[in-house]
Amino acid sequence: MQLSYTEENYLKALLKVSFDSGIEAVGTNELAISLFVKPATVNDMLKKLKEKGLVDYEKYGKITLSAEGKKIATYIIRKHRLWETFLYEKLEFSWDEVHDVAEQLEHIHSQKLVDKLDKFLDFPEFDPHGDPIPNRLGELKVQFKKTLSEVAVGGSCKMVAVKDNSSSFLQYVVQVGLGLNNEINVLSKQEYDAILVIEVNGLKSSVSQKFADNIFVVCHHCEVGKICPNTQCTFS
Amino acid sequence: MQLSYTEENYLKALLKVSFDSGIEAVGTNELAISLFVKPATVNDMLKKLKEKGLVDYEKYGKITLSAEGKKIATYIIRKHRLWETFLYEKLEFSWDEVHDVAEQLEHIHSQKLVDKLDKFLDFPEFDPHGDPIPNRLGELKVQFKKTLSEVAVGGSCKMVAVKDNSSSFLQYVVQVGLGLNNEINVLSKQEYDAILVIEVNGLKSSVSQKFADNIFVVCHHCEVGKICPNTQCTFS
DNA sequence: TAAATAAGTTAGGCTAATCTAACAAATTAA
DNA sequence: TTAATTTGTTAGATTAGCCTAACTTATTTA
Repeated sequence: MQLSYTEENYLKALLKVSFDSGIEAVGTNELAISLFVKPATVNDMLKKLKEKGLVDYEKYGKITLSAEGKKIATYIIRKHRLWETFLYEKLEFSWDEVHDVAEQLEHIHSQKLVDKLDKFLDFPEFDPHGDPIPNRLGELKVQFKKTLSEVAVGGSCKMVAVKDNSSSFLQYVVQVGLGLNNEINVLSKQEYDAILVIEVNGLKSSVSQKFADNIFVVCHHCEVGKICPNTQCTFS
Repeated sequence: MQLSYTEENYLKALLKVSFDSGIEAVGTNELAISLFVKPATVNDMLKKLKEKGLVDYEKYGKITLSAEGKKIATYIIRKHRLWETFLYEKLEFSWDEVHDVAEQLEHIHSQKLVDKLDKFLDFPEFDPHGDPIPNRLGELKVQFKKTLSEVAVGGSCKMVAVKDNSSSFLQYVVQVGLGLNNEINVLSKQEYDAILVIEVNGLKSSVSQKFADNIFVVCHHCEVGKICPNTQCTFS
């Protein structure tokens, strides 16, 4: 099925919104906000996508991706993350520059291109932001991660991904001396506004709750795709 | 100026048609055929492109690109040929597969991406079909080439490019044992239908006039960008 | 040079993706 | 449990890019 640029973006947004919220069913308004269009526009498109069997949706009900819709959305995510990896690894883009260009590249239609690119990059499992890259079959490595704001005071952890891919956030992360796989010690937390003092490579910084919500971390015992053996670990 | 996919294609087609015909001024019908749309559609778009100052055009007159239009069209050609080179050199696409994917990739908007890609490929001057790649300034290496059908019987030459980039033609070229920079001896030519017998690496083949029209060659004395010192050479 | 043919234009219509404004249903809160 | 608020839908309009059919201008040829 050859979808338009726009249709692909709706499917991708649906997957992204449900993933971010942790709830599979998505509302019209929510989707409209995510796509920077009006709810009426989403409504029109929903009819078309339902017609094509890509979403499950009844009037005034919640929206979910069909199996086929999810497969396509996952494939677009795969392309996006492969391109990000290419830009970062091969073309020396910085991690805050890759997202916008990948937003365009993800819509190139060529199965062969995707497979060849995957091979060229040596079948990477994670992109420059720490997000898992679905393989040819749509499977991806799951990490049992939590956000920095969930880490207890006095605890330490390792940053494995970022939630927000915007360049402004990523530049801020770099400014704090933080990068993928860096150790973070949580020194203190303000009761009133949840401001955290963290230490990275000996550098202390104060960061907001919002910042901490967008940093994904694992404890030192966690392993990718496995239940953590550390009984202290709150991941599951 | 941010142009749509379609507007970019019109500018590119304009440059291509005028280049292929050797005449700068292009007609509405000609352009319509090249873009696989109807003349009426071209007419609408021409008004828009004129409005934007990208073409020079008066009612019932011929169409030419403005300086700005030509600059943009050249930039799209640059992107197309860089991507073809990438696909061929880095991702192991065959030369008959690169064109269609590059048709999509040429519309990605990112100056940085183009410059980085150029550097990654070590600033190539020719693409996999032997066509020159415009540099950052829009300059390109000019070759004084002619077509295989212009070579005299008994003469020999070197293939430097193909005119037709379609996969069906390119597969045929490979089948005849021919590739870029191969030597060709023209053994005989049929008076009646201009069928040529050629020899490539010891392999003899009969090819049509149409085939020979789509193969670009140089004589052994020709050098890129220079007037050929061989007085027998008919290039100029 | 007048008729035939080719090339180019205009008018009006279609679809995809968007919008605004008005309305309807569902949810939340008083 | 009714009223207020939020969420979702419909109707009608707009723009880009395309079409067909009818027309006009330019060019070719008898």
